[in-house]
Amino acid sequence: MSTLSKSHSPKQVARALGVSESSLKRWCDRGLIPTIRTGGGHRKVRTSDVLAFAQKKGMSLVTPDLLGLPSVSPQSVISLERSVSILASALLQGDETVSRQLVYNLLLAGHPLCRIFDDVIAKAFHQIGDKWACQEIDIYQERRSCEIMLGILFDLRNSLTPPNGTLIACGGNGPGNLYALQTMMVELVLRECGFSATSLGIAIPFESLTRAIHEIQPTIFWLSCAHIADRDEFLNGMHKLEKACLEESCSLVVGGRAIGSNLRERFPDAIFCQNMQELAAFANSIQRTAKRLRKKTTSSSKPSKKKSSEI
Amino acid sequence: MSTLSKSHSPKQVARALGVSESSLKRWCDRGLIPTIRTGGGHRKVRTSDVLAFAQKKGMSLVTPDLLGLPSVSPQSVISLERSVSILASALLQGDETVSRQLVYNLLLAGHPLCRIFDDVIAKAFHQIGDKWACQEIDIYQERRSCEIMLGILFDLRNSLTPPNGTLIACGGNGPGNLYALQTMMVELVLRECGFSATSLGIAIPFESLTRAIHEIQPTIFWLSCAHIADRDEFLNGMHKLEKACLEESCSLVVGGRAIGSNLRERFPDAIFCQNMQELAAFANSIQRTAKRLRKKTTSSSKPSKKKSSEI
DNA sequence: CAAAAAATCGTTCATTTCGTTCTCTACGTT
DNA sequence: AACGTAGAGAACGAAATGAACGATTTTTTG
Repeated sequence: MSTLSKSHSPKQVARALGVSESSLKRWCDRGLIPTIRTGGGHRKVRTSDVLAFAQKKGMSLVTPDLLGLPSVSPQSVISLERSVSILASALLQGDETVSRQLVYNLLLAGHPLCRIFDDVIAKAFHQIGDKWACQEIDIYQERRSCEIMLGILFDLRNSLTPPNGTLIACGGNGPGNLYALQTMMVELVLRECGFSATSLGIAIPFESLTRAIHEIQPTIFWLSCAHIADRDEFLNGMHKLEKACLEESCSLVVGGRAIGSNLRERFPDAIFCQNMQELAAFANSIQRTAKRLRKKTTSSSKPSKKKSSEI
Repeated sequence: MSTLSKSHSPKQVARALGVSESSLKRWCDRGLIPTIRTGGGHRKVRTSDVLAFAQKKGMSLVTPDLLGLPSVSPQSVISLERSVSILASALLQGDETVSRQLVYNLLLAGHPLCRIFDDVIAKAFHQIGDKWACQEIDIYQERRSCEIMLGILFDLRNSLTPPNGTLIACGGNGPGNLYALQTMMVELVLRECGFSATSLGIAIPFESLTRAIHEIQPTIFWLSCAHIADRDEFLNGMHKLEKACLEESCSLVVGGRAIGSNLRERFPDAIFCQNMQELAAFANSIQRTAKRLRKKTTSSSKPSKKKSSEI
């Protein structure tokens, strides 16, 4: 099964967190950890909720393998800065285990995804890219690093709370952009912000992206651009995207290294993000706006058709 | 109404909810889930009632094969065949849940990975490719399908037994091959066969692949080729790979649609596989050979390093 | 249509979990 | 120092869970 969205008994979770079963049950009952009840009343706790709780409270998972999570060496609480080169070398050596543990440790240490992405993963890949440029490493090492990280990100996606929000987001890489990591990271950040985000993938022509906007009608549409192959094609495509987003009342978010200030001025209706933190900030403000609107509509308009309580 | 009025056996529902059959039957008998009885006393539960129950309890459907998927009988060739178009349409609609559960159901039904890949996933993507060629669907739908399937495959990789074998395999896509699915499927099949398999990724130049062979020194090296952009470059690169593999006593396995019989004749030392089943067969025979040699080394002292002839 | 195979029934049983109660410790207030 | 409160952990009977089993029903097969 998808090991990370599985639910566990209080005993397992308690042992994983290194606390008594009584305490864990109290926390569940007080609403600190979202809890599901079986038909007979037994508690079930999902892995993602345990992770979120541990993250919020600053607790460490003593025995994460009980939850199917990668086991963590206890002394490995490393700062964001020091993690960068460790991650880079682990990736270059093809060490998936160490890489995964490092990322999970950072998550459990309470860092939000956008910080992990900006300050660790992106920087690690910059290091890798630099070494590649200096011919210090081989291309296959760089590719393998992407492959490993992609696996970790897919894993992370499962351990996040599954999207249940009403706000939809989608997006992807434009033509010529082959790095799946970027658009995947955007998806994860938006999911963390409560969006039902779906990455459409890599190397998608602008015409297809435009149609996707019309068909999916998202609240946010993102385009990640690490590299612009054909400048004219890009400008043309961006105009189409901007137009489609306006028609669908959708926010167009553009990010990536390839975006300079001269480009920004040409697209006044687009939101440009230099990193994942900016993206998260924007997404959160959209969420707040939506929340506010929902509150107004529910209070002013007629009460929703509530199901009468049945016995 | 067709899908919602369908009724299911307790076994199906129990798996869908991720609980034991005993518990589910108890809940039915206690009236927590409306239940219909057949003339002989067997329980039948409607999909809508299960969904209502799950929603009330906040449970997520672990296996929503309640959504109109064929029931999983232990051996049913029909299931494999019928799964193809169901999977294809689920992927095109961007329905990750249904796609994932379909694949997992096939796995739970006892089908080996190579059959699932050959007879369902590959065929589904052929259908998608055909529709793309006929302009029936959009490019982003095809890309999104790949993205969804990639997530499922990464998930699958985590739920497989982690590689502990001593035999190492690695490989990837050659230059110009951007579809990550192929090399990922190869990795999974080889892992199922007991190899410590690692995919190096996509679009790797032949020079880098050659160096990877020398540095990693795998027992099996694979190259997947769905498409050959530059024929001369390909022939040249293949010769280098063949040479490197000979030097490292490594088996070179080549697969993909782009390989014709004329190409095969030019590389007598390479193994060509048309599908995952052939790959699995080859990998298993290598495993048997290694096992035999290990036995000999433990009993006698020095066996020949040459491949021993089979039975 | 009848035999064979597969799935389900109802039951039992060992194990786990529930809810409650009790004790103990830490902490702030009077 | 005395007191009350709050949280953590342990203990316990009652209840729920999951797995096993032979008997019966449903489906498949010849």
